[in-house]
Amino acid sequence: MVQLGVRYGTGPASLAEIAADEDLPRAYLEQLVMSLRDAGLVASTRGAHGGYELTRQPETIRMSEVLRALEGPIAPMLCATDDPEHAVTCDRSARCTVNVLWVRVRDAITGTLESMTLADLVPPRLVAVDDLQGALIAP
Amino acid sequence: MVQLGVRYGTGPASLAEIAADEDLPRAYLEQLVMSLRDAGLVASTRGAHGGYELTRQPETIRMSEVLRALEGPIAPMLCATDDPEHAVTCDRSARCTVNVLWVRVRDAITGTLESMTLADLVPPRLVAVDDLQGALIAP
DNA sequence: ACAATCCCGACGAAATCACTCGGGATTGAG
DNA sequence: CTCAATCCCGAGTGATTTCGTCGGGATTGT
Repeated sequence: MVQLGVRYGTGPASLAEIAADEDLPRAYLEQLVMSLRDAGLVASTRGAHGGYELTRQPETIRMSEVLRALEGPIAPMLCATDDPEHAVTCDRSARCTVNVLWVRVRDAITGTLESMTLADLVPPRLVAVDDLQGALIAP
Repeated sequence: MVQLGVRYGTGPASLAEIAADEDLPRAYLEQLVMSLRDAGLVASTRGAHGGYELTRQPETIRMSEVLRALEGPIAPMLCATDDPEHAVTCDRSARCTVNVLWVRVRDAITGTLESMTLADLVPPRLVAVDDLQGALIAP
């Protein structure tokens, strides 16, 4: 979630906050964030005043990881999946010449997903503020 | 459909033949091929001995055209569609920074789809035979 | 005339998506 | 210690899409 990127470094953010900001139902976010946690992208702290945090800097989190965590292996068609585990040899595979097309499409998708990080999606405002603070405090 | 590419130049192919070759229900193919016809990619001849033919050489038919005909505008998410007609300004668009990601993904997809033609998907066997015949007959 | 073929609209089953519900487990604050 | 805030988690729902069926009509070569 982009919101977590925005909030990176400000301590755990509760689902209630995020739900308010994103205007999404809290219960739904729970499911999404659980996948992200299972994938090791976010960490949770329980109890009052708890919430979720990124486990790494936004710049190091590829969007491919996020998408894989949220939607499973990247595959435009199930006969052209990312993940050898879930490879499905479609019954027509022998004659099916279309597969190469899907594989190329998939590679194009994963390529651009790999080339973007969470940081690319957080609105630059807050980052600029961070920089400013650094500039003001340091000297 | 790739089968039509394979059969290009051999006169109209009936749905019954294609259905047999592809092992797909004929009634279903009807729907698909109707979209292709509406898009001008195939032409039909009715009556006994009729069927469908490509309207152009396989080499000149981009897979992007085929996919658009079959599945509508290319869009990984509806807020990042190909076709300005069906553009949907999602209600969160103001704050939604994710859109650029989808646009890039979409461009990657259309790019590879644009770069492949039907000819790239027809198995080379028959083409090779054609070449062979040409080579044998000519001298 | 008749059989092969396309034309076409309506229907249906299954999967997926976006989301809800309800109740537990953990933990900081008072 | 108690309590409220918070995460944890499985089960359920409604809309939409996808893949496919059905039935009957319109054309046309033989």
